[in-house]
Amino acid sequence: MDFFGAQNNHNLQVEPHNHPQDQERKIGSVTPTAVNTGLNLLALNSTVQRPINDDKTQTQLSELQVELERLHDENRNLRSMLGQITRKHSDLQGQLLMAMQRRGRENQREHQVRENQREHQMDEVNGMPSPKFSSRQLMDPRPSTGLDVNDPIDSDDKTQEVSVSPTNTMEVMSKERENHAYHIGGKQTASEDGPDQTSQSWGSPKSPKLDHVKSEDQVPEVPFRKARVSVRARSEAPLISDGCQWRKYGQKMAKGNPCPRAYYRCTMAVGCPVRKQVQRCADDKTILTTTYEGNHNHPLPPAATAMANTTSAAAAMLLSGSTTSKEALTTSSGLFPFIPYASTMATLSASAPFPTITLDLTQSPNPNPLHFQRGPSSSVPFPLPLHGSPQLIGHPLYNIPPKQLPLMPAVQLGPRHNSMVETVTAAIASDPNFTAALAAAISSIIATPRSNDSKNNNDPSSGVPVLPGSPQLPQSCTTFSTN
DNA sequence: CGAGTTTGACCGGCGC
DNA sequence: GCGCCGGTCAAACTCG
Repeated sequence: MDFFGAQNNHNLQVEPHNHPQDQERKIGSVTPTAVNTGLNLLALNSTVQRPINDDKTQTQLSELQVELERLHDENRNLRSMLGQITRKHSDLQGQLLMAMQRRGRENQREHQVRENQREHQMDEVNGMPSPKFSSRQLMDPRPSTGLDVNDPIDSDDKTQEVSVSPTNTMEVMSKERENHAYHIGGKQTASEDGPDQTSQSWGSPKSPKLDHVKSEDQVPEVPFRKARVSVRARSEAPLISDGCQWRKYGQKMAKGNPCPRAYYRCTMAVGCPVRKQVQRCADDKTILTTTYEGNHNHPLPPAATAMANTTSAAAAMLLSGSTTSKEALTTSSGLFPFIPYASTMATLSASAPFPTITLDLTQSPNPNPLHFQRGPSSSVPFPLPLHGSPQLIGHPLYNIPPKQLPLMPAVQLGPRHNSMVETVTAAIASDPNFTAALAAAISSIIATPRSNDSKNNNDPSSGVPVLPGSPQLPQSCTTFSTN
């Protein structure tokens, strides 16, 4: 904008005819006819003092040359500014393009899935949509309680939020993704309700409100219902500190675990879709597992920002990876040798209904608090690039013993979706935003020991909202275990 | 008295 | 179709 303003000023200096200097400039440097006119005027006024006129002409020429040089300099400056602006514009365009391409891939894949489902339904004798289908359609990324799903403006609001929110790139991406997920709400089978729901919450699938959302937006969905990011850590406290306010809305005894699983929802804002599950490990009750899902639709306190970013980024990466499949996989493989490996043990689990990233903080053989432990089940190590581990840059993961890696992520492969997990892993590994957020989150966790307040885990530092959440992100779930 | 927690009921998905 | 399971709801209860 400033550039154009300057350009306009420039033009005003050159072209206007009112100002005497402008006229002279035009005469001397732009239009020969004008020069003649000037000379004629001088000649008419005094035919005797030609030398003086020559001197004046010389002076004028000198002035014009000076002015011309000045204009050249100005022109250079303006060109320089234009170049900078162009570069910035190109960068932004590139980022936008990448985001759109990613989105397009998601849409493509979702569309394929939907088409397949459609075909499958066509094969079925009864043309009526199954109850599953209906219920799935009802799944709304947004919370079942606060927001009016039927409000057509809602999606627009989200879009606006994406474009307006002055948050970091990751947040923007998250919002875009969430928004995207919201639009792709239409699903046809139970196996596919993922994206829309993921974007917003563990909202009750029962909610009938969501129905027409699907009908309106018949967009293919992502194979994944939800994306979860998990962290395990040792903690005597019932909850970990994540900077958010939570309200317990349920507790259940999970099968295979004597410890009850508690369900919390974020109460920092009405209608915030973020939920979390808290459960102690059956084997080691000192290990607390906290699972987050969804993205906050409200500003977050500093203490909660890292976690929210991690959740959003993880969800985004999971969904992104899930949609890029082979492409991402191969790409990631190629990237592995160049990724700076950080010090975290992350586990991607595909066996669960939802893709889950588990960060195991329960063991830290390495002094580095960011050291994560390898997952319990069969796992394949993958590089998780954390910017905070420069010492590992250039070290192929496979050449470094886990103990020597401050950050040793691993992929826990489930019985199925192996390729998906690999894809997700690749996407995560190659996404600096996620790693940055992850590092920040881990640091945050480590730095903010939590009290045992069972009523809520409000963080003392949670008073100042600083960061808008990413309501648009496809749901993500982060599981935390605190020490 | 309001906010948060507890807890049994309810619902839908899913496997058999 | 049935039962199990995970997740949510909501009335009752607790606490400050």
